[in-house]
Amino acid sequence: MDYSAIKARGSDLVLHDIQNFNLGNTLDCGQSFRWKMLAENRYYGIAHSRELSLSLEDENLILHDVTPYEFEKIWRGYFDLSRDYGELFTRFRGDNTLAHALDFAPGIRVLRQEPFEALCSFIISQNNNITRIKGIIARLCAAFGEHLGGEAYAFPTPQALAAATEQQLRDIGLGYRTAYITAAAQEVLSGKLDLNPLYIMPPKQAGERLCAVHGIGKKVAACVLLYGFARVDFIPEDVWVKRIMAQLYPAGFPQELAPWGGIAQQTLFHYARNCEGAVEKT
DNA sequence: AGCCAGGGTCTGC
DNA sequence: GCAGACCATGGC
Repeated sequence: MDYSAIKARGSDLVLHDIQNFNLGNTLDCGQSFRWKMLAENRYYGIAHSRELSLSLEDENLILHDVTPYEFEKIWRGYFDLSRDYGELFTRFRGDNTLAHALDFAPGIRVLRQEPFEALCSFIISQNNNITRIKGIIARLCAAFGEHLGGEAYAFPTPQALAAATEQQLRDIGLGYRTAYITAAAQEVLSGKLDLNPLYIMPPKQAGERLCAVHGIGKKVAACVLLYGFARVDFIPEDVWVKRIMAQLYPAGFPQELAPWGGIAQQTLFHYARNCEGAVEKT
């Protein structure tokens, strides 16, 4: 386990001596689009229809206004806290490139997001940039998500998105992805696309099932399986990961790390995008 | 101003 | 199977 003890402190929960968890790198590395930095090492976001603000003080991770029940029910899983990242990062460091990447961007965990949110988010992500993706998703939630109080909205349900008109979705800025979102929401709502089996379906079959959805190709399918279903052996190959593979792994990605390729990819993606000279943009 | 963005579809070879 | 046009939009 990566943390020694969970204690209540007033209405907060404190995870003492948390290791291998860099809040900023994890919440702002292109895997989730719903988190905002309030200050250094202090973030606010929404997942599973719950608001959460959390902060890192010294070696302690503090979840504000969270009950132990909610922690066990939602956040332990969401932040993948039951996985031993210490052991995993040690394993990664056996690879020279990953050792450099981890030095540059330590503590990136792969979040376990809700399947339908991941499905929609990464349809929206295609041929798009992260800043604009965040804006579109924020507007989508405000327009169609459950109101949680204040300016907080849950990610919309399949019902809500399937019922949205084309013009409403276009006004949000979805552009040509409008039809893709509508189709995906309708498929999930009708049961034509059953998400639950994707947790356990064989890899090839799971990828093919998602690729059968209009607007989903191999890259988006891998993102949905990795971020929405914790299928950490999937490596989404966008332009950055293609550069990484071509330039840093000409002989192929290490076979022994393949079972955690999706987690390794997240560190490498952040490294390639943010470390000057890590990869060439040609 | 023009290129690019965590791509996919469709058409034509 | 692969190449290229095309897709909406706005960040930078």
